[in-house]
Amino acid sequence: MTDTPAAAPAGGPRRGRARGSYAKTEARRQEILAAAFEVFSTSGYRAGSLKDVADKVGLTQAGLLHHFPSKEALLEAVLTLRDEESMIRLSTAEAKGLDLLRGLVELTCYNTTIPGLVSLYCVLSAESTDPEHPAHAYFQRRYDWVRGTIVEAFTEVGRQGHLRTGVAPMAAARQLIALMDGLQVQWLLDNASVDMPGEVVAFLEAITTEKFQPASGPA
Amino acid sequence: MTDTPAAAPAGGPRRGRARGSYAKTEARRQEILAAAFEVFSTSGYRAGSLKDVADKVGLTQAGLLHHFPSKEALLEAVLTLRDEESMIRLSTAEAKGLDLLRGLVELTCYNTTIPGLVSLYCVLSAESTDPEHPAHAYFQRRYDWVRGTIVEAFTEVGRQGHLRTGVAPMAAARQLIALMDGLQVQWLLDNASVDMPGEVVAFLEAITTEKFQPASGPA
DNA sequence: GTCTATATGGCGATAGAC
DNA sequence: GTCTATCGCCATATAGAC
Repeated sequence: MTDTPAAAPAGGPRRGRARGSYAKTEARRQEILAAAFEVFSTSGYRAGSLKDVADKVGLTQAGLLHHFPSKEALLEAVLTLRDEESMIRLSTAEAKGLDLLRGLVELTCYNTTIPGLVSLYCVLSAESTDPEHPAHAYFQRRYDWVRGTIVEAFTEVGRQGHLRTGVAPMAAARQLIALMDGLQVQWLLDNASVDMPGEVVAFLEAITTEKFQPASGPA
Repeated sequence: MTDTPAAAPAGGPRRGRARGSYAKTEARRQEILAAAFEVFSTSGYRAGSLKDVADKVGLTQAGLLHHFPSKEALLEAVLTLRDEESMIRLSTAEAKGLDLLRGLVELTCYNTTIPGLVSLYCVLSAESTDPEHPAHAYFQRRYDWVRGTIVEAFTEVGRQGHLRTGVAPMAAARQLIALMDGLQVQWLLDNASVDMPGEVVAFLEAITTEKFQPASGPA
């Protein structure tokens, strides 16, 4: 880790001596992360193997371990990467209250296009329920953060009088998260027959006094 | 399978020559099923090993395979057994409509006392999302059956005018199942801070006009 | 940076003794 | 009914050549 560049030259070659080897290594890392993501998504962490990942990028298993010191380190890198991407999607948008909830509906729509990512989190979050699992702490932290964010949103919605009477922000947050998680399992088992965004919208409209139809309807 | 008795002499020895070996074998099978249940619960099917199971009952791995021909057969036996037990708990009670929904609240309370079983279904349902998983068809069938049962209940509740306006039985069923599934993950990650029955009750009271407090409140 | 080779160990399953 | 022994395979990780 000591002398690897923090990021690839994303905006284009840095002009001058581009030190091609660095860029190539970083590109390789990205390839590996993408492959690992796919493998962990469909098989989970424990059942997914380094060889599966290596094969996908045309490396041997030993060659792969040159880029990541261990399987566990690879998992951590995958989780960190997807987290950064999703934080950019959701939280950096600085959405609050109703806007954040609408953002969640959009996120659900988006999830519909990436079964791999949905699968990754379904399988890993269930697997990591075991305190011995390498991602256990990660998921505890993640759920805390997500719940906190959504509790804030519901609290704000309540302050503006858009929450139906008797609905507690904390309970609403837990239920919304559970609903989204649970829908994913049903959806992964049978994509065609489950309208995830539709169900989330229905739930939100049941506990608030607002409308949540996504911009482009289910047409 | 050809000459194994269908069931153990549950009510007591059958009087006369009890053919002790049969009873002993059947008892062994039950022990094995209980152990397999524990192992699959915490590690999932793919990561849980026959040796783990064998160790728990003081057998070698080979000895275990005398009772079940393969790992897959063992999984199937575990699932079938738990299914029979849960059908007895829920459906044999002939509950309909509101009673069935109240039964689900009770079931959630009960689940709170058996993290092992909850873990089994969380991990396996996520794992089995992969079409190649040996339990894939099982879970598709299971969700179909559960959903059908709950849709019926909500339909009946609607007929009696206890469903809030705008709530569709099908959507309500999907959401309720998703909620229950999703809550389990949060609960398994941090038992203490999640009141599963409370959240289920809150949801049911949000979409119906009935009260659902379980008999013995959360006092 | 990637390879081959290897160490080390777990897996599910089978054969056959007792 | 349970064991030991073994097969064949796959796993993660390391050593060292190129």
